[in-house]
Amino acid sequence: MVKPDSQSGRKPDEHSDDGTEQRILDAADEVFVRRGTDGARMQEIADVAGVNKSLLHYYYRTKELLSEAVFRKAASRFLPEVVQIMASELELEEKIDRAVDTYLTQLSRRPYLPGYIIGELTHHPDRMLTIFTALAGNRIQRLVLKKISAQIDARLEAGTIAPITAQQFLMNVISTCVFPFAARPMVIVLFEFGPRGFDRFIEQRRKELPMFLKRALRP
Amino acid sequence: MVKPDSQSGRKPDEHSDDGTEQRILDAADEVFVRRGTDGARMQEIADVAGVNKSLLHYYYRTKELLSEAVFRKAASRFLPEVVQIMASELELEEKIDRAVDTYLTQLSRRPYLPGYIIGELTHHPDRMLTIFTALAGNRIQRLVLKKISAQIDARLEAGTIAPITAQQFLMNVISTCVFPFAARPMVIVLFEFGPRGFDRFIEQRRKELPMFLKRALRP
DNA sequence: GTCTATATTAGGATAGAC
DNA sequence: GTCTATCCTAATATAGAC
Repeated sequence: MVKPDSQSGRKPDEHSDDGTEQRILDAADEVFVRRGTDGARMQEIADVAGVNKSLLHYYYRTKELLSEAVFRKAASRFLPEVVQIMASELELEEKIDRAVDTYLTQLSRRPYLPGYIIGELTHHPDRMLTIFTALAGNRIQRLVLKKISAQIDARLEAGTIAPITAQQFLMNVISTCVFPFAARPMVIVLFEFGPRGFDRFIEQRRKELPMFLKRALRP
Repeated sequence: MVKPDSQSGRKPDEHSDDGTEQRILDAADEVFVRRGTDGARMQEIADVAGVNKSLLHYYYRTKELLSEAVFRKAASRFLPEVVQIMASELELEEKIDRAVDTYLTQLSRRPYLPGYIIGELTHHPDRMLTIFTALAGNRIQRLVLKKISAQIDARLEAGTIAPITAQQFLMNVISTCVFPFAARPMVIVLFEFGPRGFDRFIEQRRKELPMFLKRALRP
Protein backbone atom coordinates (compact mmCIF):
# COMPACT_ATOMS: atom_id res chain seq x y z
CA MET A 1 0.00 0.00 0.00
CA VAL A 2 2.63 2.46 1.06
CA LYS A 3 5.79 0.71 0.16
CA PRO A 4 7.62 1.94 -2.94
CA ASP A 5 8.76 -1.35 -4.37
CA SER A 6 8.80 -4.59 -2.40
CA GLN A 7 6.49 -7.55 -2.85
CA SER A 8 5.80 -7.04 -6.55
CA GLY A 9 9.23 -7.41 -8.11
CA ARG A 10 12.95 -7.34 -7.51
CA LYS A 11 14.83 -4.56 -5.75
CA PRO A 12 15.22 -1.71 -8.24
CA ASP A 13 18.83 -0.59 -8.31
CA GLU A 14 22.17 -0.33 -6.57
CA HIS A 15 22.32 -1.43 -2.94
CA SER A 16 22.37 -3.85 -0.07
CA ASP A 17 22.68 -7.57 0.36
CA ASP A 18 19.37 -9.27 1.04
CA GLY A 19 16.74 -6.54 0.86
CA THR A 20 16.64 -3.58 3.16
CA GLU A 21 12.90 -3.71 3.56
CA GLN A 22 13.11 -7.29 4.72
CA ARG A 23 15.94 -6.51 7.13
CA ILE A 24 13.79 -3.77 8.61
CA LEU A 25 10.80 -6.06 9.00
CA ASP A 26 12.95 -8.70 10.67
CA ALA A 27 14.40 -6.15 13.05
CA ALA A 28 10.96 -4.77 13.79
CA ASP A 29 9.72 -8.27 14.47
CA GLU A 30 12.50 -8.87 16.95
CA VAL A 31 12.06 -5.56 18.78
CA PHE A 32 8.27 -5.45 18.84
CA VAL A 33 7.97 -9.01 20.06
CA ARG A 34 10.51 -8.44 22.84
CA ARG A 35 9.33 -5.02 24.00
CA GLY A 36 5.71 -4.89 22.93
CA THR A 37 4.28 -2.29 20.58
CA ASP A 38 4.22 0.47 23.17
CA GLY A 39 7.61 -0.30 24.63
CA ALA A 40 9.35 -0.60 21.27
CA ARG A 41 11.44 2.30 19.93
CA MET A 42 11.89 3.09 16.29
CA GLN A 43 15.52 3.92 17.03
CA GLU A 44 16.20 0.46 18.40
CA ILE A 45 14.62 -1.14 15.36
CA ALA A 46 16.83 0.97 13.13
CA ASP A 47 19.89 -0.03 15.14
CA VAL A 48 19.07 -3.73 14.94
CA ALA A 49 18.47 -3.43 11.21
CA GLY A 50 21.66 -1.46 10.83
CA VAL A 51 19.99 1.40 9.01
CA ASN A 52 18.93 4.96 9.63
CA LYS A 53 15.75 5.73 11.51
CA SER A 54 14.34 7.64 8.56
CA LEU A 55 14.39 4.56 6.44
CA LEU A 56 11.78 2.93 8.63
CA HIS A 57 9.42 5.74 7.72
CA TYR A 58 10.40 5.53 4.09
CA TYR A 59 9.30 1.91 3.93
CA TYR A 60 6.51 1.73 6.47
CA ARG A 61 5.36 5.30 6.88
CA THR A 62 4.50 5.14 10.62
CA LYS A 63 5.25 3.08 13.70
CA GLU A 64 1.60 2.07 13.73
CA LEU A 65 1.78 0.58 10.26
CA LEU A 66 5.05 -1.15 10.96
CA SER A 67 3.70 -2.71 14.12
CA GLU A 68 0.65 -3.91 12.27
CA ALA A 69 2.80 -5.58 9.67
CA VAL A 70 4.71 -7.34 12.43
CA PHE A 71 1.61 -8.44 14.29
CA ARG A 72 -0.05 -9.69 11.14
CA LYS A 73 3.00 -11.77 10.34
CA ALA A 74 3.17 -13.11 13.88
CA ALA A 75 -0.51 -13.99 14.02
CA SER A 76 -0.48 -15.64 10.62
CA ARG A 77 2.21 -17.94 11.91
CA PHE A 78 -0.01 -18.96 14.75
CA LEU A 79 -3.42 -20.12 13.72
CA PRO A 80 -3.40 -21.77 10.28
CA GLU A 81 -1.36 -24.85 11.13
CA VAL A 82 -3.53 -26.06 13.97
CA VAL A 83 -6.73 -25.02 12.26
CA GLN A 84 -5.80 -27.25 9.38
CA ILE A 85 -5.02 -30.18 11.65
CA MET A 86 -8.25 -29.76 13.57
CA ALA A 87 -10.37 -29.46 10.43
CA SER A 88 -8.89 -32.61 8.89
CA GLU A 89 -10.37 -36.09 8.73
CA LEU A 90 -7.96 -37.48 11.33
CA GLU A 91 -9.22 -39.20 14.46
CA LEU A 92 -9.35 -37.01 17.54
CA GLU A 93 -6.44 -38.82 19.16
CA GLU A 94 -4.36 -38.31 16.06
CA LYS A 95 -5.28 -34.64 16.05
CA ILE A 96 -4.01 -34.33 19.59
CA ASP A 97 -0.72 -35.95 18.67
CA ARG A 98 -0.15 -33.69 15.72
CA ALA A 99 -1.36 -30.47 17.29
CA VAL A 100 0.82 -30.89 20.36
CA ASP A 101 3.87 -31.78 18.32
CA THR A 102 3.36 -28.92 15.89
CA TYR A 103 2.76 -26.33 18.58
CA LEU A 104 5.65 -27.33 20.81
CA THR A 105 8.05 -27.43 17.90
CA GLN A 106 7.05 -24.05 16.52
CA LEU A 107 6.83 -22.31 19.87
CA SER A 108 10.21 -23.65 20.95
CA ARG A 109 11.65 -21.69 18.08
CA ARG A 110 9.84 -18.50 19.08
CA PRO A 111 9.13 -18.83 22.79
CA TYR A 112 8.10 -15.21 23.40
CA LEU A 113 5.56 -15.13 20.60
CA PRO A 114 2.58 -16.12 22.78
CA GLY A 115 3.45 -13.50 25.37
CA TYR A 116 3.68 -10.87 22.68
CA ILE A 117 0.38 -11.77 21.06
CA ILE A 118 -1.44 -11.98 24.37
CA GLY A 119 -0.03 -8.67 25.50
CA GLU A 120 -1.03 -6.93 22.28
CA LEU A 121 -4.44 -8.50 22.43
CA THR A 122 -5.19 -7.25 25.90
CA HIS A 123 -3.75 -3.80 25.37
CA HIS A 124 -5.13 -3.11 21.89
CA PRO A 125 -8.19 -5.34 21.56
CA ASP A 126 -9.96 -3.23 18.96
CA ARG A 127 -7.13 -3.03 16.51
CA MET A 128 -6.08 -6.62 16.93
CA LEU A 129 -9.51 -8.12 16.52
CA THR A 130 -9.93 -6.65 13.07
CA ILE A 131 -6.68 -8.29 12.10
CA PHE A 132 -7.79 -11.61 13.49
CA THR A 133 -11.12 -11.63 11.74
CA ALA A 134 -9.52 -10.67 8.48
CA LEU A 135 -6.95 -13.37 9.00
CA ALA A 136 -9.01 -16.31 10.05
CA GLY A 137 -12.36 -15.66 8.39
CA ASN A 138 -15.19 -16.96 10.53
CA ARG A 139 -16.22 -19.67 8.11
CA ILE A 140 -13.03 -21.55 8.85
CA GLN A 141 -13.42 -21.75 12.60
CA ARG A 142 -17.04 -22.66 12.18
CA LEU A 143 -15.92 -25.58 10.02
CA VAL A 144 -13.44 -26.69 12.64
CA LEU A 145 -16.03 -26.65 15.39
CA LYS A 146 -18.55 -28.47 13.20
CA LYS A 147 -16.02 -31.12 12.35
CA ILE A 148 -14.93 -31.73 15.93
CA SER A 149 -18.53 -31.74 17.12
CA ALA A 150 -19.45 -34.35 14.57
CA GLN A 151 -16.54 -36.52 15.60
CA ILE A 152 -17.44 -36.27 19.26
CA ASP A 153 -21.09 -37.06 18.57
CA ALA A 154 -20.23 -40.12 16.54
CA ARG A 155 -17.94 -41.40 19.26
CA LEU A 156 -20.53 -40.72 21.93
CA GLU A 157 -22.90 -42.94 19.98
CA ALA A 158 -20.24 -45.60 19.88
CA GLY A 159 -19.50 -45.06 23.56
CA THR A 160 -15.80 -44.55 22.89
CA ILE A 161 -15.42 -41.10 24.35
CA ALA A 162 -16.41 -39.14 27.44
CA PRO A 163 -18.83 -36.28 26.85
CA ILE A 164 -17.23 -32.92 26.08
CA THR A 165 -18.06 -29.98 23.86
CA ALA A 166 -15.93 -29.17 20.86
CA GLN A 167 -15.08 -25.75 22.24
CA GLN A 168 -13.86 -27.09 25.56
CA PHE A 169 -11.87 -29.79 23.81
CA LEU A 170 -10.15 -27.29 21.57
CA MET A 171 -9.52 -24.92 24.44
CA ASN A 172 -7.89 -27.67 26.49
CA VAL A 173 -5.52 -28.67 23.74
CA ILE A 174 -4.51 -25.13 22.89
CA SER A 175 -4.21 -24.00 26.50
CA THR A 176 -1.88 -26.78 27.52
CA CYS A 177 0.34 -26.20 24.50
CA VAL A 178 0.54 -22.42 24.43
CA PHE A 179 0.32 -21.34 28.04
CA PRO A 180 3.66 -22.71 29.22
CA PHE A 181 5.38 -20.45 26.69
CA ALA A 182 3.24 -17.45 27.52
CA ALA A 183 4.14 -17.86 31.18
CA ARG A 184 7.69 -18.93 30.51
CA PRO A 185 9.47 -16.31 32.63
CA MET A 186 7.24 -17.18 35.57
CA VAL A 187 7.62 -20.91 34.99
CA ILE A 188 11.40 -20.64 34.96
CA VAL A 189 11.35 -18.95 38.35
CA LEU A 190 8.70 -21.08 40.00
CA PHE A 191 10.17 -24.38 38.82
CA GLU A 192 13.70 -23.09 39.39
CA PHE A 193 14.87 -24.02 35.91
CA GLY A 194 18.48 -23.60 34.87
CA PRO A 195 19.57 -22.45 31.40
CA ARG A 196 18.30 -25.51 29.52
CA GLY A 197 15.69 -26.47 32.10
CA PHE A 198 12.73 -25.05 30.27
CA ASP A 199 13.65 -26.77 27.02
CA ARG A 200 13.96 -30.09 28.80
CA PHE A 201 10.59 -29.48 30.39
CA ILE A 202 9.07 -28.95 26.96
CA GLU A 203 10.66 -32.09 25.58
CA GLN A 204 9.21 -34.05 28.47
CA ARG A 205 5.91 -32.38 27.78
CA ARG A 206 6.00 -33.42 24.16
CA LYS A 207 5.78 -37.02 25.34
CA GLU A 208 3.50 -36.67 28.35
CA LEU A 209 0.94 -34.12 27.21
CA PRO A 210 -0.57 -36.12 24.34
CA MET A 211 -1.03 -39.10 26.63
CA PHE A 212 -2.59 -36.89 29.28
CA LEU A 213 -5.05 -35.36 26.85
CA LYS A 214 -5.95 -38.69 25.29
CA ARG A 215 -6.58 -40.25 28.68
CA ALA A 216 -9.05 -37.46 29.34
CA LEU A 217 -11.05 -38.45 26.27
CA ARG A 218 -11.70 -41.99 27.43
CA PRO A 219 -15.24 -42.63 28.64
CA MET B 1 9.70 3.87 51.11
CA VAL B 2 8.87 7.09 49.39
CA LYS B 3 5.33 7.67 50.48
CA PRO B 4 4.79 10.37 53.10
CA ASP B 5 2.22 8.66 55.23
CA SER B 6 0.27 5.60 54.09
CA GLN B 7 0.62 2.03 55.25
CA SER B 8 1.82 2.80 58.77
CA GLY B 9 -1.07 4.77 60.22
CA ARG B 10 -4.17 6.76 59.45
CA LYS B 11 -4.35 9.70 57.08
CA PRO B 12 -2.81 12.72 58.82
CA ASP B 13 -5.16 15.66 58.54
CA GLU B 14 -7.91 17.40 56.64
CA HIS B 15 -9.06 15.89 53.38
CA SER B 16 -10.79 13.48 51.10
CA ASP B 17 -13.28 10.67 51.48
CA ASP B 18 -11.70 7.24 51.45
CA GLY B 19 -8.00 7.95 51.09
CA THR B 20 -6.49 9.69 48.12
CA GLU B 21 -3.51 7.41 48.00
CA GLN B 22 -5.79 4.40 47.74
CA ARG B 23 -7.90 6.04 45.05
CA ILE B 24 -4.74 6.65 43.07
CA LEU B 25 -3.58 3.08 43.45
CA ASP B 26 -6.97 1.78 42.34
CA ALA B 27 -6.94 4.05 39.32
CA ALA B 28 -3.39 3.04 38.49
CA ASP B 29 -4.39 -0.60 38.75
CA GLU B 30 -7.21 -0.10 36.31
CA VAL B 31 -5.16 1.83 33.77
CA PHE B 32 -1.97 -0.22 33.94
CA VAL B 33 -3.83 -3.49 33.64
CA ARG B 34 -5.80 -2.28 30.63
CA ARG B 35 -3.01 -0.52 28.76
CA GLY B 36 0.12 -2.20 30.03
CA THR B 37 2.95 -0.38 31.77
CA ASP B 38 4.33 1.16 28.61
CA GLY B 39 0.98 2.11 27.13
CA ALA B 40 -0.35 3.66 30.33
CA ARG B 41 -0.34 7.44 30.79
CA MET B 42 0.02 9.21 34.11
CA GLN B 43 -2.58 11.72 32.93
CA GLU B 44 -5.19 9.02 32.41
CA ILE B 45 -4.54 7.60 35.84
CA ALA B 46 -4.99 11.04 37.34
CA ASP B 47 -8.26 11.47 35.43
CA VAL B 48 -9.61 8.13 36.59
CA ALA B 49 -8.63 8.92 40.18
CA GLY B 50 -10.14 12.36 39.83
CA VAL B 51 -7.01 14.14 41.03
CA ASN B 52 -4.24 16.22 39.64
CA LYS B 53 -1.34 14.61 37.83
CA SER B 54 1.15 16.04 40.31
CA LEU B 55 -0.41 14.10 43.12
CA LEU B 56 0.67 10.85 41.56
CA HIS B 57 4.25 12.00 41.90
CA TYR B 58 3.62 13.24 45.39
CA TYR B 59 2.53 9.79 46.50
CA TYR B 60 4.53 7.48 44.27
CA ARG B 61 7.44 9.57 43.08
CA THR B 62 7.73 8.07 39.57
CA LYS B 63 5.72 6.09 37.06
CA GLU B 64 8.17 3.26 37.51
CA LEU B 65 7.48 3.00 41.22
CA LEU B 66 3.75 3.28 40.74
CA SER B 67 3.71 0.55 38.14
CA GLU B 68 5.72 -1.69 40.44
CA ALA B 69 3.21 -1.19 43.20
CA VAL B 70 0.43 -2.17 40.83
CA PHE B 71 2.21 -5.21 39.51
CA ARG B 72 3.13 -6.40 42.98
CA LYS B 73 -0.47 -6.14 44.05
CA ALA B 74 -1.70 -7.94 40.94
CA ALA B 75 0.83 -10.74 41.26
CA SER B 76 0.13 -11.24 44.94
CA ARG B 77 -3.49 -11.83 44.06
CA PHE B 78 -2.48 -14.58 41.72
CA LEU B 79 -0.27 -17.21 43.24
CA PRO B 80 -0.96 -17.67 46.97
CA GLU B 81 -4.45 -19.14 46.72
CA VAL B 82 -3.59 -22.00 44.43
CA VAL B 83 -0.24 -22.60 46.06
CA GLN B 84 -2.05 -23.15 49.29
CA ILE B 85 -4.54 -25.55 47.75
CA MET B 86 -1.80 -27.51 46.03
CA ALA B 87 0.34 -27.74 49.15
CA SER B 88 -2.52 -29.00 51.28
CA GLU B 89 -3.30 -32.55 52.37
CA LEU B 90 -6.27 -32.88 50.02
CA GLU B 91 -6.45 -35.70 47.49
CA LEU B 92 -5.32 -34.78 43.97
CA GLU B 93 -8.87 -34.94 42.61
CA GLU B 94 -10.04 -32.62 45.34
CA LYS B 95 -7.19 -30.24 44.57
CA ILE B 96 -8.32 -30.12 40.96
CA ASP B 97 -11.88 -29.31 41.99
CA ARG B 98 -10.85 -26.50 44.28
CA ALA B 99 -8.14 -25.03 42.08
CA VAL B 100 -10.41 -24.85 39.04
CA ASP B 101 -13.24 -23.33 40.99
CA THR B 102 -11.03 -20.80 42.73
CA TYR B 103 -9.26 -19.74 39.55
CA LEU B 104 -12.36 -19.40 37.41
CA THR B 105 -14.17 -17.42 40.07
CA GLN B 106 -11.33 -15.01 40.68
CA LEU B 107 -10.41 -14.56 37.04
CA SER B 108 -14.02 -13.96 36.06
CA ARG B 109 -13.86 -10.90 38.27
CA ARG B 110 -10.64 -9.65 36.68
CA PRO B 111 -10.53 -11.20 33.22
CA TYR B 112 -7.69 -9.08 31.84
CA LEU B 113 -5.34 -9.79 34.73
CA PRO B 114 -3.63 -12.79 33.07
CA GLY B 115 -3.06 -10.82 29.88
CA TYR B 116 -1.55 -7.98 31.83
CA ILE B 117 0.79 -10.17 33.86
CA ILE B 118 1.90 -12.17 30.86
CA GLY B 119 2.53 -9.02 28.86
CA GLU B 120 4.57 -7.44 31.62
CA LEU B 121 6.48 -10.64 32.12
CA THR B 122 7.53 -10.91 28.51
CA HIS B 123 8.34 -7.23 28.09
CA HIS B 124 10.15 -6.62 31.39
CA PRO B 125 11.42 -10.04 32.47
CA ASP B 126 14.28 -8.76 34.61
CA ARG B 127 12.26 -6.41 36.74
CA MET B 128 9.33 -8.77 37.12
CA LEU B 129 11.34 -11.79 38.11
CA THR B 130 12.78 -10.05 41.14
CA ILE B 131 9.27 -9.29 42.25
CA PHE B 132 8.20 -12.88 41.77
CA THR B 133 11.06 -14.39 43.71
CA ALA B 134 10.52 -11.95 46.54
CA LEU B 135 6.84 -12.73 46.46
CA ALA B 136 6.77 -16.49 46.31
CA GLY B 137 10.02 -17.49 48.03
CA ASN B 138 11.41 -20.62 46.46
CA ARG B 139 10.90 -22.80 49.51
CA ILE B 140 7.16 -22.63 49.01
CA GLN B 141 7.07 -23.89 45.45
CA ARG B 142 9.54 -26.58 46.37
CA LEU B 143 7.13 -27.72 49.06
CA VAL B 144 4.26 -27.81 46.58
CA LEU B 145 6.21 -29.91 44.11
CA LYS B 146 7.39 -32.26 46.85
CA LYS B 147 3.87 -32.71 48.11
CA ILE B 148 2.37 -33.41 44.70
CA SER B 149 5.22 -35.75 43.83
CA ALA B 150 4.68 -37.73 46.99
CA GLN B 151 0.98 -38.02 46.29
CA ILE B 152 1.58 -39.20 42.75
CA ASP B 153 4.19 -41.73 43.87
CA ALA B 154 1.90 -43.18 46.50
CA ARG B 155 -0.91 -43.53 44.00
CA LEU B 156 1.38 -45.09 41.43
CA GLU B 157 2.21 -47.74 44.03
CA ALA B 158 -1.49 -48.30 44.56
CA GLY B 159 -2.07 -48.31 40.82
CA THR B 160 -4.77 -45.65 41.08
CA ILE B 161 -3.19 -43.06 38.81
CA ALA B 162 -1.50 -42.82 35.42
CA PRO B 163 2.14 -41.82 35.50
CA ILE B 164 2.82 -38.09 35.33
CA THR B 165 5.34 -35.71 36.86
CA ALA B 166 4.27 -33.14 39.42
CA GLN B 167 5.41 -30.27 37.21
CA GLN B 168 3.40 -31.44 34.22
CA PHE B 169 0.36 -32.02 36.40
CA LEU B 170 0.55 -28.53 37.84
CA MET B 171 1.16 -26.99 34.45
CA ASN B 172 -1.88 -28.71 32.99
CA VAL B 173 -4.20 -27.50 35.72
CA ILE B 174 -2.94 -23.93 35.64
CA SER B 175 -2.81 -23.74 31.84
CA THR B 176 -6.37 -24.84 31.33
CA CYS B 177 -7.64 -22.40 33.96
CA VAL B 178 -5.65 -19.30 33.10
CA PHE B 179 -5.13 -19.43 29.37
CA PRO B 180 -8.75 -18.89 28.32
CA PHE B 181 -8.67 -15.54 30.10
CA ALA B 182 -5.27 -14.60 28.75
CA ALA B 183 -6.51 -15.27 25.24
CA ARG B 184 -9.99 -13.95 25.87
CA PRO B 185 -10.13 -11.38 23.06
CA MET B 186 -9.02 -14.03 20.59
CA VAL B 187 -11.39 -16.61 22.00
CA ILE B 188 -14.32 -14.25 21.68
CA VAL B 189 -13.58 -13.76 18.00
CA LEU B 190 -12.75 -17.33 17.11
CA PHE B 191 -15.74 -18.80 18.92
CA GLU B 192 -17.95 -15.92 17.79
CA PHE B 193 -19.15 -15.14 21.29
CA GLY B 194 -21.80 -12.51 21.94
CA PRO B 195 -21.78 -10.17 24.93
CA ARG B 196 -22.33 -12.83 27.58
CA GLY B 197 -20.94 -15.68 25.51
CA PHE B 198 -17.57 -15.82 27.16
CA ASP B 199 -19.05 -15.90 30.65
CA ARG B 200 -21.32 -18.76 29.70
CA PHE B 201 -18.35 -20.57 28.25
CA ILE B 202 -16.54 -20.20 31.58
CA GLU B 203 -19.53 -21.46 33.53
CA GLN B 204 -19.67 -24.49 31.30
CA ARG B 205 -15.96 -24.89 31.84
CA ARG B 206 -16.36 -24.80 35.58
CA LYS B 207 -18.31 -28.05 35.30
CA GLU B 208 -16.48 -29.77 32.47
CA LEU B 209 -12.85 -28.95 33.16
CA PRO B 210 -12.54 -30.71 36.54
CA MET B 211 -14.02 -33.86 35.05
CA PHE B 212 -11.68 -33.62 32.08
CA LEU B 213 -8.61 -33.23 34.27
CA LYS B 214 -9.65 -36.01 36.63
CA ARG B 215 -10.29 -38.40 33.76
CA ALA B 216 -6.73 -37.73 32.64
CA LEU B 217 -5.40 -38.94 35.97
CA ARG B 218 -6.98 -42.37 35.72
CA PRO B 219 -4.52 -45.20 35.02
C1' DG C 1 -2.24 17.71 50.59
C1' DT C 2 -3.62 19.62 46.34
C1' DC C 3 -3.45 22.59 42.57
C1' DT C 4 -1.21 25.73 38.49
C1' DA C 5 2.36 26.53 36.00
C1' DT C 6 6.66 25.17 33.76
C1' DA C 7 10.89 22.59 32.79
C1' DT C 8 12.83 18.88 30.15
C1' DT C 9 13.47 15.18 27.43
C1' DA C 10 12.31 11.59 24.46
C1' DG C 11 10.63 9.88 20.48
C1' DG C 12 7.90 9.89 16.19
C1' DA C 13 7.90 12.17 12.01
C1' DT C 14 9.38 15.21 7.92
C1' DA C 15 12.51 18.09 4.71
C1' DG C 16 16.02 18.00 1.95
C1' DA C 17 20.93 16.95 0.51
C1' DC C 18 23.40 13.34 -1.64
C1' DG D 1 17.39 4.52 -1.52
C1' DT D 2 19.93 6.32 2.26
C1' DC D 3 21.64 9.70 5.25
C1' DT D 4 21.79 14.38 8.30
C1' DA D 5 19.41 17.73 10.46
C1' DT D 6 15.40 19.47 12.44
C1' DC D 7 10.65 19.90 13.85
C1' DC D 8 7.04 19.07 17.12
C1' DT D 9 4.15 16.97 20.18
C1' DA D 10 3.34 14.22 24.06
C1' DA D 11 4.60 12.77 28.61
C1' DT D 12 7.29 12.53 32.78
C1' DA D 13 8.68 15.26 36.22
C1' DT D 14 9.48 19.39 39.31
C1' DA D 15 8.85 24.17 41.51
C1' DG D 16 6.15 26.78 43.98
C1' DA D 17 1.69 29.05 45.30
C1' DC D 18 -2.32 28.10 48.09
